[in-house]
Amino acid sequence: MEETERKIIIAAREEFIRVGLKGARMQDIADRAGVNKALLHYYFRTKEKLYEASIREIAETLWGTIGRDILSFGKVPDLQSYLRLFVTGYIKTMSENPLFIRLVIREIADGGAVIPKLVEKLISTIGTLPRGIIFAIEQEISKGTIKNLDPIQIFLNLMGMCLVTFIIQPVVESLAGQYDLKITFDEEYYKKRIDCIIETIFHGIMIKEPEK
Amino acid sequence: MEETERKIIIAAREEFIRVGLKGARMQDIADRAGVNKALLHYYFRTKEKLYEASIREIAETLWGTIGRDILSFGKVPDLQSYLRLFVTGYIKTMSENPLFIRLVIREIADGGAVIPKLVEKLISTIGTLPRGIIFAIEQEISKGTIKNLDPIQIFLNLMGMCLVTFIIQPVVESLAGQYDLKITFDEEYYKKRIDCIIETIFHGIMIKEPEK
DNA sequence: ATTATTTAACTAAATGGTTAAATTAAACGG
DNA sequence: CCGTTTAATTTAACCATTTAGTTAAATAAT
Repeated sequence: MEETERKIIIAAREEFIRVGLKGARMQDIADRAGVNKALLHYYFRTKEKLYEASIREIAETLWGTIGRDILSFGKVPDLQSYLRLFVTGYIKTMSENPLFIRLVIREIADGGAVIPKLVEKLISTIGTLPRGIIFAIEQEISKGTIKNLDPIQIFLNLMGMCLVTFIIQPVVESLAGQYDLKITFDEEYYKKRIDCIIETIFHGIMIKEPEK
Repeated sequence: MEETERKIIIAAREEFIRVGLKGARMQDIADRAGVNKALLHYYFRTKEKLYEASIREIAETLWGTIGRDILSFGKVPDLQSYLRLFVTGYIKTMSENPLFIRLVIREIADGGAVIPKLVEKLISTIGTLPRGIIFAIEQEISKGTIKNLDPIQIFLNLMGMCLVTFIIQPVVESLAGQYDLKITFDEEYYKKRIDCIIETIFHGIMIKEPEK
């Protein structure tokens, strides 16, 4: 049945996120799906096939949100709103699906055999966005409004500041007790984070003329 | 013998980096060390103990370089050199040990059970550095030379831009063929990267007064 | 009657860990 | 320098467990 297949994929997704491909047990996935183990093999012949299916699932959810946000914007905006759009979409999606990051970075750590699949999906949803951003940067450079920095480097900086928000989270949480760090990862925090990233990208931390 | 133990740890380190804790096979580690499997258990009772030992190994190498660079600097410099020191040390160490990042991020993905050990080692080598940076930032803020941003956020941005340099590398390499990206990860690239990070952190990408 | 699902037992392979005896190398005392 | 003791290392067989995947028959749902 269509619904059963879906239940399995969801359960698989959760398990794969939790413990990775190698760590996941078919039996556990079956249990979680409330279904028999034999059925897993009936629908998806092997563990790897099931994994790929759940990766596609994840990619869709993950890029879907950000993709919709961006497409709904319509015409190409100026660089500043462009970047804000990207950062907001990114942070929003990730914070709404706090576990996805695990799977993604685990994949990267494993050499990224599945990465092309993720990227392929990414291209097909937000496709032109990175190119668009880079193009917009190039234009601003030639207009002389921003510095002559490598657009790819700027894009890296942007990605990095977004990514680290979530990568560092497990570390921070695992250390929160010992070293007196008081960070709560709530909506307000993410809003502040978005603003700080945008501000840093455009103007850095220095004050040009002492304000007032 | 001392030397054999060392051979084992090196082999273990390589295997764990390559395929992670769960992925590694004791037999493979033994083979790689040119030693019998029984000997692995003779020196390090279990796989987990061997893993921990090799993690300590890694932490030492990883933080050692950056630690030395910073300690050799002596007295607390101004914020700008402070940050340059940090970024340079970080990028240099990571680029010299391009595989370490895999293990670190895999650990993070797994929930970071070993992270505290890594951090503990980190604290004992570069210990006061993050605190020092944050303190320096606070001072500059109260002096009015930099904006009133959360020092932790600034530190995150810094970390993020450094981290992403290496995290994204496997992805870029796995895509280099398909999408016409021409990036070579050589010394020159890393130098450029360091400058770009520092520049971004302090001044962002905007030009204040149109240059000339 | 056909399709979906369960049951439960089974296979085959992989793997961490153990063990006891044999072998080699190192240390040491005379 | 030799013989003895001690420690390091190998060999290879073995155990117990886990786990992906299979299978065939029974049962429920459509």
